Amino acid sequence: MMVSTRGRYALRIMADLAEHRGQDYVPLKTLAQRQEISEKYLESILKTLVSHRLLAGVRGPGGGYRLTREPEKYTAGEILRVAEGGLTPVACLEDGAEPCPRAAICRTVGLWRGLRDVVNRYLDSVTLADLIREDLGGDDYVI
Amino acid sequence: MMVSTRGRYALRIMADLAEHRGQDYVPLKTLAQRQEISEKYLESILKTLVSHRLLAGVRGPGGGYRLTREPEKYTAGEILRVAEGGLTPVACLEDGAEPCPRAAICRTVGLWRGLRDVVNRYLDSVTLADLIREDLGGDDYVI
DNA sequence: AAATAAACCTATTTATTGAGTAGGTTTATA
DNA sequence: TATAAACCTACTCAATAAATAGGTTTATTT
Repeated sequence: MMVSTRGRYALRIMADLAEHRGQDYVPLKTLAQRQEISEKYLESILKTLVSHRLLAGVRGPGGGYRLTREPEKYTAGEILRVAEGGLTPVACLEDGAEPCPRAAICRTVGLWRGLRDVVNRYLDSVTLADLIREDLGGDDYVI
Repeated sequence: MMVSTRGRYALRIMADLAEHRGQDYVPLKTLAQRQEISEKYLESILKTLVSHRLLAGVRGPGGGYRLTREPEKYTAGEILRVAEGGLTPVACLEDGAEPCPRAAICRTVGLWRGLRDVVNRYLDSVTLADLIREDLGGDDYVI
């Protein structure tokens, strides 16, 4: 499995905030309850989202979290890259990775680049607005 | 990161065997040396590939491993699914997964289905023959 | 000013899975 | 009969994911 709870929770929270817009700042407690995620764990995820400016956090009574842009302006790819710390399929493609000694003879690195590109292209084609509209899928998307 | 060493090693071994075809059975020892992988660990991976008939293994002197088909007849997707035990991005899409209680209200499951399909479609579009030809990439595939 | 509600911060623990080892058994060839 | 190989079961170690704990700061309300 390749997407961890950090990424999945982050996406759910962002979608939740997109759905409940207008009610300005939503406190951690409310988000944790609505999404059934432990407050403390969620807190550490939200911290990352705030530090990357995907969310704004405000302290004190009446405070909480809020989107910093319109839902159409976020892509799933951006949110996941922030929450997961990257989306590369293999270590040798992470940026800042020390060059692989087998790079010259490696028959598979091209495949990994292709996979990385396909994944990012797809995830960047879906916005937060699409998610809460929830008409994704096409093809074999049944239910 | 989402592809483990089992998948990566499996793919490298399959590509190795495709490149060294004709010299029929190649022993574990040789493969491990050529690919710089521990014999014991590789053994456990090859066992999986044999049990799924991607490779044929023959014991005794002169034995070893061999492809069971022409390289064009394997896709990277098939090899990775066997080696990794699946390629689904999230647990709730694995087959045999117990139904998620949030499924009805989940805003993200559609995205995961889409991602799963995109990944499998891409990986199934690349054959072992493509890998050893190594003209993958296109786009931003520079070295 | 005091009480309170909230985010923010650092560190630690626990659980899970990935990665790798160890040692023996069976099969086939020379 | 010796040997080269795959096959098999079980175990250990390491890394990372997941979660927890407890405190500090900031802003609002009374």
